[in-house]
Amino acid sequence: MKVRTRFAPSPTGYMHIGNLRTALYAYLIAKHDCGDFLLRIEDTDKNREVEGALDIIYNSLKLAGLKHDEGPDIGGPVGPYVQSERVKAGIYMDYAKMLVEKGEAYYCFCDDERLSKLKKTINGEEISFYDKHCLSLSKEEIEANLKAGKPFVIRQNNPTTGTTTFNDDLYGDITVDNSELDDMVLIKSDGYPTYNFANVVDDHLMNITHVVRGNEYLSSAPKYNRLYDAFGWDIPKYIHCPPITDETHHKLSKRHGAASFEDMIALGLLPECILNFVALLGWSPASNEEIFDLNRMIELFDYRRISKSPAVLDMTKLRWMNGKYIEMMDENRYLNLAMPYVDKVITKDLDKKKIALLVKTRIEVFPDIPDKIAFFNDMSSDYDKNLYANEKNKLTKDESASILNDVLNILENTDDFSNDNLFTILKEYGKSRDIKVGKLMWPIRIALSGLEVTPAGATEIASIIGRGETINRIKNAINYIK
RNA sequence: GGCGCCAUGGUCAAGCGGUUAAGACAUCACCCUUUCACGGUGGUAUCACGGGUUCGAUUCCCGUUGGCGUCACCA
Repeated sequence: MKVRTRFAPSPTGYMHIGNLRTALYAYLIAKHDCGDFLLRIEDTDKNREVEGALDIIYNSLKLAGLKHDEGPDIGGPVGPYVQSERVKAGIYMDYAKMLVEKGEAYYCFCDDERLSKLKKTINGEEISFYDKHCLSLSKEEIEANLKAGKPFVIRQNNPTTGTTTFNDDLYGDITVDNSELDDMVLIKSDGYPTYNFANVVDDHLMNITHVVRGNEYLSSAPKYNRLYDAFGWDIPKYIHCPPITDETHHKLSKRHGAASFEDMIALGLLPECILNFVALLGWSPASNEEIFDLNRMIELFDYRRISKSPAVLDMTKLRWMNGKYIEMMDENRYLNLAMPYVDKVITKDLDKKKIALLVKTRIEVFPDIPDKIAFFNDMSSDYDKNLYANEKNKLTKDESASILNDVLNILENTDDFSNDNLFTILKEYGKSRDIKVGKLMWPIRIALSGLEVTPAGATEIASIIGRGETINRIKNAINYIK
């Protein structure tokens, strides 16, 4: 049988990073076996609908490179792929009624007031368990209620004794007492199905072979099995994924700053890097590889190696990996992505390409660029004077001043401001005064940048900013040190 | 609170009865060096606890503890 998986997001206007990973895993499972990956939109909650949410889903998948084989936008043999459209087709109601006829489900007319009496509060959490009140309604009563237009829901009729076992490919068999199984709502009073019901019906109708979803559904999974059994359908393979958490081991939330794919993109992280990184949160390949593209992931992916315990999202490592991606990036693409950031701070007529390339191996994300290179354009006139004293080079401020004076003289007598020439003549000067290159260059670099850390050496900077500016900055420095 | 799941360094993790318990990020030291970075070398740091089973447990079983999830006409 052909492997078929699906990604079934709700249009919430937000691509949570855990969802993205779920989509990725579903995609990889399908593609590893040359199967189909479908997109289904679960918009059964009219209250939660968000405008533009669909576009975010499409854009995110596109950005991530996860191409679906069937879906609302491209169609397919088992459509429609949007649940609200399937509601209109009457699909869920028909199936729910089949269950009612079999005695596996029943109409419930309980109102909010009665329902709220069933609730109790434990540790500040509201907990409710339906008491099967409407199960005992007679056929006549039900008919009368229906005829009177009384609002109703359809509930699953679960047994109260015995046990139910379901199997997850990762977690193995999980058995629960049937007394734990609440009679969950299948069809809501507005006629829409609940997630729980729509999922089972659609996964079956769409021939899904592997259901990939978050761990939070583990508890309700036994109830799904009963639904499949009630219909007499084959139960698909379940693959429940462990959660991704923040450093406090809680679910990633909006306030974390990087809980969604969009957040991370906004931070300057590359989509392919995010995908790579997120794949490794809860899964590892049999090989020791760590950096790979989507195609390689498809080859390597074995869902049986997905871990069962939660993973903390480590921003530091994500950024490191992004830096690796930038480092490996071909020059043209790099320049295209980097230039907008270079343009932000370089307004003078400088070799921007050269400047951009200087930081290619020194940034983790593109937004790092401006801070690193702004000094080429303008340097602060108010930097830390103590930089002119450097312990490691055994350099004092006085020595710096003296070096700078000599250097100024040398530079004023040179026209060739190429990096090579500058380095050669300054090195010679150093030799004559018995100063090591590192020590000699230190004050020059400070004078030209005002920074302890720069993306280039002293002569490189000088060659980029040019003769006039170099001499200027050194003059300023000499005055500044005093 | 009931039920369920999980448990290897600070983080991601390999391991699937016998290992000097991989690797990566972070961290520290040193080397290299036209600063920083990169790179190189090395170091610190992990099997939650208690019982079993076994000749032998990180690995299997039970319990404890801890964390998480779930208990909606949300998904």
